[in-house]
Amino acid sequence: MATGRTHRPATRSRGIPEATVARLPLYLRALTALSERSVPTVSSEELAAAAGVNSAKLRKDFSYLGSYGTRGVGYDVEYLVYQISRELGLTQDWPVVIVGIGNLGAALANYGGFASRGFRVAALIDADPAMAGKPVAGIPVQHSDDLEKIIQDNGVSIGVIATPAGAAQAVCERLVAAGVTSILNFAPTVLSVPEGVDVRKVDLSIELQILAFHEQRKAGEEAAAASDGGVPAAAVRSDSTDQGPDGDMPAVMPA
Amino acid sequence: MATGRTHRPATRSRGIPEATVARLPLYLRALTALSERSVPTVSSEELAAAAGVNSAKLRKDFSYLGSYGTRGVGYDVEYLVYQISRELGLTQDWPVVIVGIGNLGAALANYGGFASRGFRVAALIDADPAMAGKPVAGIPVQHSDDLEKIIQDNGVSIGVIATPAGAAQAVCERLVAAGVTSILNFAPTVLSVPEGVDVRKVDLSIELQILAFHEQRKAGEEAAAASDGGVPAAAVRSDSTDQGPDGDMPAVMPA
DNA sequence: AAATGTGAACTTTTTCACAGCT
DNA sequence: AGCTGTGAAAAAGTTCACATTT
Repeated sequence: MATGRTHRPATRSRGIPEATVARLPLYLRALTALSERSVPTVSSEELAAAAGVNSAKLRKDFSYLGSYGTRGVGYDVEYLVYQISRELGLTQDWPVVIVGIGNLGAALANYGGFASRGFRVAALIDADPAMAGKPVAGIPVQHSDDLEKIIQDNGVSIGVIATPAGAAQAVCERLVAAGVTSILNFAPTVLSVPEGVDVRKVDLSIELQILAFHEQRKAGEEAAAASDGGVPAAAVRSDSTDQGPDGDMPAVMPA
Repeated sequence: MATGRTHRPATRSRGIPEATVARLPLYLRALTALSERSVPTVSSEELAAAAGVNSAKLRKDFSYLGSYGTRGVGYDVEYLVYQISRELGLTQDWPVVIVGIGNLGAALANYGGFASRGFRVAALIDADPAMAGKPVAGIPVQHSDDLEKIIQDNGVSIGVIATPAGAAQAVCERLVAAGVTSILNFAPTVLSVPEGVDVRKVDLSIELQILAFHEQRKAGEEAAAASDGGVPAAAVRSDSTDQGPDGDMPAVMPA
């Protein structure tokens, strides 16, 4: 694929920093878009803009992969797509199972970007017997009784949990026992897993709460000058949030 | 504690670190569970375990909020729930709109944890005229022509984008123009927004790619000697995976 | 002239370890 | 005796700025 070969990456020794790994998919997406438009090369500046990061960071990130750019020119798009894909392990096909085919599970099963980049939905699993056999996104739902067999038959190592919170830990344990070593958890609960198993969590409600925090802070900033007897406005800066209700606690606390 | 009249916490001045803010919802969830079981107090050790972090980190995090614990005892569950809720701005009710009522949008609308903690789905918006009026999760879908009016009438400042990638930027711009200042983006695209607008991104495919990276690394560890065509394998990474309690994942912070 | 790759400086986050309350 | 709260140390991540290469 692409470029003919450069000499070896020299020193890639130490592992790639986690923060960098987390950004590689971002770069890959931007590069894929460029590739589709047949753009042959791109500078760190342009690519960084497309990915929403700054160019120094991008160059530093790429430096952990090797020297894949050309000074004075930029990066060969196709070549970089390949290198990042390989680094992320996307040159192979990962069979994935989704457990819990409710609203969310169905949405995930239908999610296009899924299949497009290295992932294949190998099976949909649900505990509801009524769901069994029903096709979702063209794939028949299977009953969770067969979970272990499904995992093993398909050589699945990545599982997606989209069950209610109450079922998540049990599902997790069965997945792990059956051989899954990476889990993407959409259930709003902390999973405990044995050493060697990776878990990533996706949690709508947490994201909203983080937004609310910042939203609140914005609101407090404008109103900063209003009222508030007592504390001098000396350094009201970002401090605004805690000032208000602090003086006298609502009766919420028990004791 | 709870002193009637504390002299100001002295130095809480500086803003709360972003990494800490991102963990507060986690603590809050664990605390809420304890509260439901009527557990009166909890130690940093116990709470940290429930939240999946280590206790030093938790204590440091709480220290940014103030001194809400009791030495030798631990933290009063109800009191902490209140303090964290207040800090996150969850003592008020945030009206939210969801734009793009496909599979994912519907899943989000049906998501229970939504309403439970400070958020209220004020409206569902979709560009498909055929959807208009159809109830999803008990809420009638409205057409996107009325987006601006809906935002303004409901005083919405937080918007959730669950449209296809191609529509996301345009929707984003309309939301912002109408007054939204925080956006949770599920579309696999980088949104550009004016200063002062917060965007958080939730991206399934990115999460999976990060898992694939680690999965690949695990596999490579055992079979250390496979050659891949094209690019010579200089130093096969032997770097064993990070360990630690539970990676958080910052950034992606997801759904 | 243009743009990468990278030491070095700086910032943020995590972890340690223990003094100080209850 | 137990557990918080926090300085100080360590680690991770980001940004700067420029020598180097094409």
